[in-house]
Formats: sequence, C-alpha cells, structure tokens
Amino acid sequence: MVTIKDIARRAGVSPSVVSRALNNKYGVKESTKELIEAIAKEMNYYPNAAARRLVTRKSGMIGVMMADISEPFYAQIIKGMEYVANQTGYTLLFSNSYDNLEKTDVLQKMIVAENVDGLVIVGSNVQDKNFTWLLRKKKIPFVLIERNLDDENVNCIWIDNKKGAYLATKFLFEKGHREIAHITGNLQNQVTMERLAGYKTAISEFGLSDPDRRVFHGNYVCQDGYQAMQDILNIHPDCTGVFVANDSMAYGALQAIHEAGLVVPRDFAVIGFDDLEFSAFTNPPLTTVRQPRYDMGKKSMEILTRILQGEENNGINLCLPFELIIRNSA
Amino acid sequence: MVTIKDIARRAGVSPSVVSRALNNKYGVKESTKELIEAIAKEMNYYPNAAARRLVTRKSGMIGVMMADISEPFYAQIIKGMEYVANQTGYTLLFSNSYDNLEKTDVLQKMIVAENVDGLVIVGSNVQDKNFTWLLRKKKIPFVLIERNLDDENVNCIWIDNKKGAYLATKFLFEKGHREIAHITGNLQNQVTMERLAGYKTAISEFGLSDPDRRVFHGNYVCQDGYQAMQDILNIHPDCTGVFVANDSMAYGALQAIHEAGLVVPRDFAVIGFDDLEFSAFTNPPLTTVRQPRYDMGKKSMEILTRILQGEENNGINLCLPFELIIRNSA
DNA sequence: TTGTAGGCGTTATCAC
DNA sequence: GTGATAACGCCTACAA
Repeated sequence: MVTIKDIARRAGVSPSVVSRALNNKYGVKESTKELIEAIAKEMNYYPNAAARRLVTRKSGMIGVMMADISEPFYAQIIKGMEYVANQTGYTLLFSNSYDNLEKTDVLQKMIVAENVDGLVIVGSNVQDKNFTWLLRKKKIPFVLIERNLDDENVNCIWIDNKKGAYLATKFLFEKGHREIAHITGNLQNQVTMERLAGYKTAISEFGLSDPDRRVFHGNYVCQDGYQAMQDILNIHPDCTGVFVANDSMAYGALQAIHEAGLVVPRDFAVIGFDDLEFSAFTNPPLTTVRQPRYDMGKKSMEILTRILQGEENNGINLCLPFELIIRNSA
Repeated sequence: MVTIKDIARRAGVSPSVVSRALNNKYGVKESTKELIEAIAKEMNYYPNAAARRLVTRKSGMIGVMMADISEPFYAQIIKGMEYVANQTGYTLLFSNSYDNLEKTDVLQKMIVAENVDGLVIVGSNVQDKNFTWLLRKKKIPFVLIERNLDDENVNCIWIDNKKGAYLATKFLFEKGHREIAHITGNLQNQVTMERLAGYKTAISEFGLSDPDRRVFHGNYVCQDGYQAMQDILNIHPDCTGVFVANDSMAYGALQAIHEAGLVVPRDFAVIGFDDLEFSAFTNPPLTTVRQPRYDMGKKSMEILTRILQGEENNGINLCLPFELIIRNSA
C-alpha cells in the first residue's frame, strides 16, 4: 500500500507537506507541490479513506435509504443523485428499508458506524419523530423524497399527488367514463393516501356514485394490479375506467383486461402514475402521470451538497411539477 | 460519539476488554462480558467503521460494479447479493461503470481507497488483463457475473448463452417460422456475441438463408428494439419471427409490430432473453429465455464469502441453468 | 482474566 | 515553507 510516507520519502520532504500538497492547502511551494503530485501519480497513490475519515470525522458518503433499490421506480432517482454525487465527489451508500425503517438499525449503522455526512430518504412510511431526532441531534442534514412534512425544518421534495390523482381521474371523466375505479398502493404510505384523496375528490365533485365503492387495494406491484383488476371486472361490470396508483400495477391491470377479452381503451380505460420507462412500451402505451424522478434525485443531492458546503439548513420544501402523459390507454 | 473508552469507564474495565468482549473473543469473564454488552446497548454504541478498518485493514465491504445500476436487469442480481450480504454482515458498495471500466478509476478507488474486501463485476466488457492484475496483486477475491473467462483461476458465473439463443431460435423454427431475424445487443459484450453465435448456428443448421442477412443491432434498450424492428419490417417483409437479445429490446420490438398493424404471435413471433419481471405483463406476455438472476447474485456473494472466510480461491466456474419460458408472443 | 502500549494512515497544530 | 508531534477510535500483542 502506497502511503504519504512513501511519497514523502521519494520527494525528500515530510509527510505533512505531502498531505498539504495533495489536499491543495496553502503553504506549499509550487515546485514541491508539482513534484509531489507527479510522484503520487506515478506511484498510483490513493488516500486511505478509513484513515482520512477517522481524523477528519467526515466520511464523504451520503446514505440513501429506500424501500427496495430493485424497484424500477427508484432507477431514475438514483441516476439523478449519482449525477450530482459524481461531480461533488461524494460516495453513495445505499440501503433498503423494506418499508421497515423503524425496526431495522440500518439507519443507526449508517449514521453512527459509517458516519455518513448526509442522508436521503425516499418514500419512507415512518413517522418523522422516530428517526429525525437522531439526525437532528447529530446535526446530519437529510432530505426526504416523496414526503411532505408539516415540519418546516425538514427538507422535503415531493409532487402534488392529490392534484395529480385528481387530474387523472378527471381525464377519465372527460373521456366520458362515469364508473371509475381506483387501485391504491400500500395504505401506510403518504403518497398512497394523497392519491386516494385526489381520486375521491374528483369522484365527489363530478357527482359520481359513492367514492368508496370502487376502491381496491394493492401494494404497488404488477401482480396486485392484475388481481385487483380482476376483482373490479367481477364486482363492477359497469366500470369502464380505472385510475391505478402506479404504473407497475397498471401493467397488471392491462393484462387482466386483455385476458377478459376487452380492448383498451375502447372497452376499458386505464391511467397510471409515475411514467416508468417501460410505460411507453405497453400495449397500448400507457397514459399516466409523470413524476420528475431524475430531478427529484438530482435536487436532493444538490440541497444536501449545499448544506454540506456550509449553507444554512433551513428546511427546503420543494414541490416539483408533474405532467399528464397522454398515450393510448385512456 | 460513544467509544469503547466510554463503555470501559462505565464498566470499570480497560478499553481492550471492551473490544474483546464486543468482538466475542476468548478471554473475557462471562459476567463482565454481559455487563459490557448491556452497557454498550444502553449507550447505543456502534463501533466506528473507519477506525476499525484502519487497524484491521479490512473494510467489511464488497464492491459491486455493473454498467448501470438503474437497468432493471440488475435488480434481481442485487437482491440475491444483498440476501447473502445481510446475513454475513458485509456492506455492498455499488458503482456504475457505464461500460467504461477501463477509463474510469472507480475500480482503483474501490480497491485502494475504500479497501473493499472483495468484488463482484457484472457483465463488463473489459479485457480481463486490464483489471485483474491489480486484484490479483492485492489478493482481492472477485467474481465475474455474465462472463466466462478461459482463465481457470477466475471465478465466473454465467449461463450458456449460445445454447439459450440456439434454443430460442429453434423454438421459432419449430413453430413454423422460416425467415427469422435477430436483434443483437452491444457488440462489445461477450454475451452479445454468444447469443449471436447461437442464433447463427441455428439458422445454419436448419438450412435457412444466409445467417448474417437478418441481423440487426441495438444496445439493449427498448428504443433500440423498436428501431431495429421497424427496420426489419421494412427491409425484410417476408420475416415472421425475431429473436431479440434481451427483453427490454423485445418490448420495443413488440410495439413496432403493433404499430405496423400486425398481431403477435399470429403475424409475427417474438422471443426475448432474460425474463424480466415485466415480461409476464406485456401484451401478449413475452416468450423468453430466463436467466437465474437472483441466483447469480446470491452465488456470487456466497463464493466471495467463503473465500473471505479462508477457503481457497481456486477459481470456480459456475454455469447456471437457463430456462425457456413459453408465454404467448411466440 | 485483565491492562498497557503501540500502531493503523491521515490531518491539524504548532513550532521552526 | 517545512517538519515534528499528537490525535482520531480501534485492535492486538504482550505483560501482569
């Protein structure tokens, strides 16, 4: 292992000079600095992260918590975060909460053991007080994605899910549908409840029948959408449209409709939420509400970076715009 | 920050006893051990990872390199790796190579700066000598997924892509198709070439026309499959079936076929490769060659863990079984 | 069974 | 500008 001592020896200086030179600190003669840099490069030197962390008490790592990194929903968010992290030199440390943030101690490990400099938490369903106290106490900046907390001191990035759901439902109404069902996601999630509320508001506003009658539940995966759609078809044969709380479940719904021998959108209209990459390639291509996922990830890291660079952490509440993507499923 | 010194003080012992107790080493009285553990828990102690790494020269981290973590293809592989890592206590450190492993120094950083204990490299297209020398020199165990190197000392996990491609093409032939096209992936990848070889072997064997005539190229994303399929439809109106090198591109191909007013599989048959989660939900559901992705990830970590626990690193060459999943697109 | 001392590689604080 | 020296928190001989 090449250390600053080795470089110091070769350069004929002391280790501290090497450290200063390599960290671009003042007080190193330009010529010696150049020499040191040349030697470091030649010897293929990389500073030992553990040693540096130990003494600086900074890890250069940002923790990222989400339910399950393998959900396609997170892909673009991660890309957005990485884009910024690559520029600023931070390393991303991922951890799955499996919607179980409170019971696991992954958060503790990230904070206390790994000493992350900041944290991004995507779409958790935990109560804020249960996890923010430690972060606050240790003054670790964090930003929540897909949450909108009342607390003004917490950095939140979100979209207006209620409005998005409302507009999706309205879109079906305007297409002439009068019996519109809804497939929800996990009821523990804030976004689920907001989308449900948006759906109900629309149903009520348009004077359609009891808003609770046609609500079915899933947990955001294809199979659940398939199942729920079969139920809808069985229980409410008069239904002609469905607003599904995310695209994955919408895929399942599409399949159930096809299998029932119906044609989308002629016999049944489907509208999703998220606009995953694949949604442009379903048959028919899915009409859906697009979340700016890449931007969500990008902004989260930008906020964090700025705070880490000394800017005050005043709690930014960022509501990003969504977009109704009209394709052919509704 | 709670350190072993704090615990030592509270327990009335020296820090070294605390260290030994918490690491389950021999030579600590049962009663003091229990006391120490109780205090550690009460004080919410977590060992400082940086300090531990510095002295043990082990990071407890496994590096994972892949082209792009946001590709749905990797999701199950990651899940498989995490399953094992969670049990063994290793932390996974992800890094995207963007198919550019040689130019970037992410590998160096992982190895030299972060000091990863082991490495999993998924589907890289680099030449082995360019990156294995450092790993060998530093005696860092690594396993390659989606590669099958001649080198007997390298741990490889792969499937018989050539055979899979051959059987996929054969399946189309047996369904009566005689003009069968192929959409390849990135030609830099080993798997791409193997699948192409399998396709060509089949075409030749069945005495069909010049195997090169109906080969079109993409780069493993939906849009490329869409584009290539449009070309096929234009250039080879006599074609009635296509073997696509991965499912993502197959989704795009399906769409192009639909848009051309053709019905799958009646007018045109499509067979993919991978069996992504979504593939059961396309319209019609996609016939494809399933890779045991979860297993690939799981096995890779198991191999690594065993080596890290002292087992000899003799180069395991693991060829996992694939499976033809027959749905309705062919 | 427990304690002492030294060191892992780096940065920071002083002197020089 | 440069160079000793002392941390950072932990582990591990070796001594007691």
